[in-house]
Amino acid sequence: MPHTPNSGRRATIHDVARAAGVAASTVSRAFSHPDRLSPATRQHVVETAARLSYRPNPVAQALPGGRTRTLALLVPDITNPFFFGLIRGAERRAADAGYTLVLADTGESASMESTHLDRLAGTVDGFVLASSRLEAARLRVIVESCPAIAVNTVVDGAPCVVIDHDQAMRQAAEHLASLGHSRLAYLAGPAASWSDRSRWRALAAAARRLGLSATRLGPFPPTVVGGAAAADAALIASANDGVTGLVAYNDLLAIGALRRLADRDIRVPDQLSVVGCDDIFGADFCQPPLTTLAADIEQAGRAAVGLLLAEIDAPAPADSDDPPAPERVVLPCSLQVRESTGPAPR
Amino acid sequence: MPHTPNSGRRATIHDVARAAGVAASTVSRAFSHPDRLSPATRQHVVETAARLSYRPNPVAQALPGGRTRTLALLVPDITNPFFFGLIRGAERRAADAGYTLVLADTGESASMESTHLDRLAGTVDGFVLASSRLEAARLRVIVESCPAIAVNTVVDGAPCVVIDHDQAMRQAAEHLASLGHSRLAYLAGPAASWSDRSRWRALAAAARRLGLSATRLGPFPPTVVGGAAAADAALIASANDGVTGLVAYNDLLAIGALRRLADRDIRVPDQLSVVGCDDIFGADFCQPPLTTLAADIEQAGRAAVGLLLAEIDAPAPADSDDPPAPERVVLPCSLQVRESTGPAPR
DNA sequence: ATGAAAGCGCTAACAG
DNA sequence: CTGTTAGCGCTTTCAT
Repeated sequence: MPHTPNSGRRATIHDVARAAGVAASTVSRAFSHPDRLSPATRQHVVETAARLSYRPNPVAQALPGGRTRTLALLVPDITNPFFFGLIRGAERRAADAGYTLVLADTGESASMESTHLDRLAGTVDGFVLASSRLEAARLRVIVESCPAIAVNTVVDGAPCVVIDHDQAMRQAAEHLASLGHSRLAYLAGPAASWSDRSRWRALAAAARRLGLSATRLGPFPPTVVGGAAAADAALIASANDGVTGLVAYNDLLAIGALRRLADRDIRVPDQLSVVGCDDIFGADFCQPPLTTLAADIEQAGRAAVGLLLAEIDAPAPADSDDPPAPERVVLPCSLQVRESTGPAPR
Repeated sequence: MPHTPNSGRRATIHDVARAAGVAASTVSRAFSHPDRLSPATRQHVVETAARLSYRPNPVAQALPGGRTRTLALLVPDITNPFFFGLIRGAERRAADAGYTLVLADTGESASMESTHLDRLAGTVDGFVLASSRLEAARLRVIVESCPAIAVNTVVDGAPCVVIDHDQAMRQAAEHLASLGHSRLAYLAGPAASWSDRSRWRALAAAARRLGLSATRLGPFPPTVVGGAAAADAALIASANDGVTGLVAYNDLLAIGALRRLADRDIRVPDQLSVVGCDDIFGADFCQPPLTTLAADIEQAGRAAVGLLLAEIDAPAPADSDDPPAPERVVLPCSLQVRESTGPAPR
């Protein structure tokens, strides 16, 4: 006994069609192409649908067109407050466009990132890869084979959104230089991270221009506990090489270092100045409040989803005839001065 | 020209079937019911599939069975660090079971929560509703009409996971009483929140048993900025009624209050003691470090998804004949003593 | 402007 | 064991 209506299940397009005395395709059009229907029938269908509280089945809609209206956001560590804003911005932008956002935590590992990519490939229309731990070559392949936008990673020839580390690190270096610091150390984060390489390069360049020395310590896990080891390493560098200014890969590391320094009775900023990166939740109320590099990361999330939607809707660039310059969104980032930096000790 | 193979598109089950010289259903079985196939053909099919790098299309798989293997997690505020652990736990548990997790931010609003619920209803197999802002009646209807598990909200007759506020608040009250505090104030959070009502009720009861007074201030937005107003209200209560001990709805509020009190040169804990709730990121390094009520929220996320999966796989309780006692997971919660509490001023 | 019919890719009886 | 045959709910030509 097929087609038993009203049997508790959700109304389908056929139930509506029967109730309204029209064809299923007409019901379909009433929703997806309202203009191709006479106002009369359209209204009739819509009313009938409402009466049966009909809701199109998204899965069935996705099958013919191959579009699920779902996007995936991959982050290395959901627990890092840095990603909150990113997640929220991406989610909002996606929701505004009628898309659903799937969130995946890759646990700072390239292999877990690959696994998620594979698992979700058939389910989502595109990816936002935040701070990817994938190597550049692999990333390029992915970005070429499916709609994907990288955040905080530059991918040649593909749109992406990045934070302007050069600008930011220059500000940090100038700030420290103006306070009389001449020997800097960078507390490095994950080697696989583009941000880490980019920040270090930018800091080193800025330091050189200002005639400061800069050495690289680490890498350390980009977490609060990683900060303890980083602080100890910094203390050695301070004793041996006269380092007085620290710039950390991120705020988690900086906050962890601050705590370790306090535990070891090192006064910040009197003996050592420290600059963080990201301006995460907590950076303004740790002890002392952290001087850090701040960007509007929520906007990064919005921008990434925006680029992704554009790529999805764009007619795939069949010919290399008209290579539309891949958009690269560069977000400004600036120094937020608080109390973890001060005049260099003499 | 239908069925053109190898034309760039992903291989389908039919491509594999043709290449392997078997029926499509055999290919299907090779993956979903390997035991119903002769080892020989199974291996042959699997190899052919691998050669064509065939991957079953999850959308197509979902259509016949109506199962998408996707779950949704709704939270009032992604930005609240309290939810990090919840999100991560839920995501992990879901991934372990081969499910995908969709995250939605409801912006602390019941209507946005409803909207998301509607939008996702056809797409996911079930919901985890964290700290729902929906009213009890509406929540009950939802929980009855589709697989859904509430976290931090009790729903009569349905499984849910909650934190043991009674135990926690008793510990907080005893701690404060032992330090000589006799007048307490509760800094309330959102009125629509079950947690808020539950925490206040538990605190009031515990205070009564110990012979302390407890008054309720607020409600305040459960955010750091909300904490400023809360602190001011507390100051009035302190001056007028001799309140010396504060218990906040959550750590965000408590941290905000701490900052406001510092700005107004009120010494914590010398003049006022404050207890938070949740033990979020930052509670251990704010100034002074916050005494707070801590639960393993990541486990709450895992438990919620676990219950949800059980409900999804369970044969719907058609008859009320055998009403399986709905499981209620109650997570222990205990006081984490730090430096924001101390002896009552005399 | 509307209806009929052919799938989208996969699963699940039902035969053999 | 394996092939055949229907769909799952919706979209989309192609006719009319």
